[in-house]
Amino acid sequence: MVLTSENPGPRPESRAERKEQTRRAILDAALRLCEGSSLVALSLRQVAKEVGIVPTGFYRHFESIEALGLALVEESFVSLREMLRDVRLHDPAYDDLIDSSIDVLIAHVHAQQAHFAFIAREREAGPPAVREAIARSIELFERELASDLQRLPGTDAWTTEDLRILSNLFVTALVATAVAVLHAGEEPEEEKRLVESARTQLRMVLVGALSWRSER
Amino acid sequence: MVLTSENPGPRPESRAERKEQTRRAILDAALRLCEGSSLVALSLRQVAKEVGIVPTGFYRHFESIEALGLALVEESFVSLREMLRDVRLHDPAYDDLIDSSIDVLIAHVHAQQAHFAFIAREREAGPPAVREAIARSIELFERELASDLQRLPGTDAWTTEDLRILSNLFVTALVATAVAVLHAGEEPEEEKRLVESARTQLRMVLVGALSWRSER
DNA sequence: TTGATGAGTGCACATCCGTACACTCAATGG
DNA sequence: CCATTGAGTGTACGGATGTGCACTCATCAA
Repeated sequence: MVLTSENPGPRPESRAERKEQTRRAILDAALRLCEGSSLVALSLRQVAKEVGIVPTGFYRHFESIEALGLALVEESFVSLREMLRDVRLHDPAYDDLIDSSIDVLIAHVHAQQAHFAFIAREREAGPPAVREAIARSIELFERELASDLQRLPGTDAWTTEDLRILSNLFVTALVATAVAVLHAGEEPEEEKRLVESARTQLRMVLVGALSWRSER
Repeated sequence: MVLTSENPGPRPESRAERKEQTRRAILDAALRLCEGSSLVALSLRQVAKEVGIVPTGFYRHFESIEALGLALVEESFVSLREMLRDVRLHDPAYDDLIDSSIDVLIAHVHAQQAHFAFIAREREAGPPAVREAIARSIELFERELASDLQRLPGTDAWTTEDLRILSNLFVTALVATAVAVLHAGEEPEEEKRLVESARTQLRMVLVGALSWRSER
């Protein structure tokens, strides 16, 4: 069997690929280990042990737990951005906009449990740099949602500030729902109740925003 | 100078009073030390050093950091209950109900910064028992608010469930505002923006809830 | 083929952690 | 007045933590 750069033999991974695998393993291990507590209570040695490398090996990938946290924030918001994209796949003029948005949210919460729980925790409890990164990303997320809302019929005359206020309320309510669904865990009937509640809340907000706005 | 039980002399504190003072010092120290991180990253030794007692002395007052956390939850919600009482001092029929509620909230956030920050952090990041205690207390708080809302004109025909959904949204929005105000710190113009935003949001919700409800 | 690179190792160290145990000695109540 | 109580002390321990340093040896570019 000839070993060339195209056919590297029984160990197909390049050096860089192997490093990337370890990096992934570290990220996954950290996400798993800090469930139920927080990044600030996570030690480098725990992570290393979970991954199966020696403590000092950690430094080949991150310079600190805080830096690891920033990478996890990045990653989490990539998945959130995918969620927004899924929401946009629907025609925004339809009446079921709220229903479909919540469905997409719930699906993503289930698919990305760990990421949602991570940002919900660390936005308040994480290391300062992590908290700031999350705050920045959420603000960005709200701005994106605001520009989506702008395309809804009935919001043409709204100011940018009004749209920000509305999308802030939406995000707040949706985050609260996501967290509640996470806490509900594997209790389908409780989750159903939460989803129904979120539906009602968003409808109230939407109706209120439109009529309140038209009164001015 | 005669020393009697009514006149204990130059050291007026009884044994129990001195113990209570130390207990308070421990609670205050813990609240101060876990600002910017979390209970789960707080060590018994740090607390003891801050208070000025030896580590093992801690056990005379709490059996663990988690037990200390439960006491802090208790304390925090006492101050929240006082806030609700202040809100109720206003005539609920007035149009400025939302304004006055937000004013009361902001005043309490400033007066009880540490308590607000504590529950905002630990409800997601704290030890399991602490998280559960906070969840229970918030639920109770929502129920109280719901029964207050019931006395508002226009909500007579609402079901209990509807009231719970509405008060849940109110609490969610108010907590988000409180947290944002805390993060704004000493920036009056930013805080003013946040308060104005909260006002708008609550009005939208109230208007929406009333009109959405009457449509059914 | 060979020399450089760098992911992961192994050991050492000082520091922090929770907690067990025996103690002191002022306040307390009978 | 005197025996009891209990808040706070002091020492000591085994284990976890972050990190410095010298190392190996597979991979990779030249």
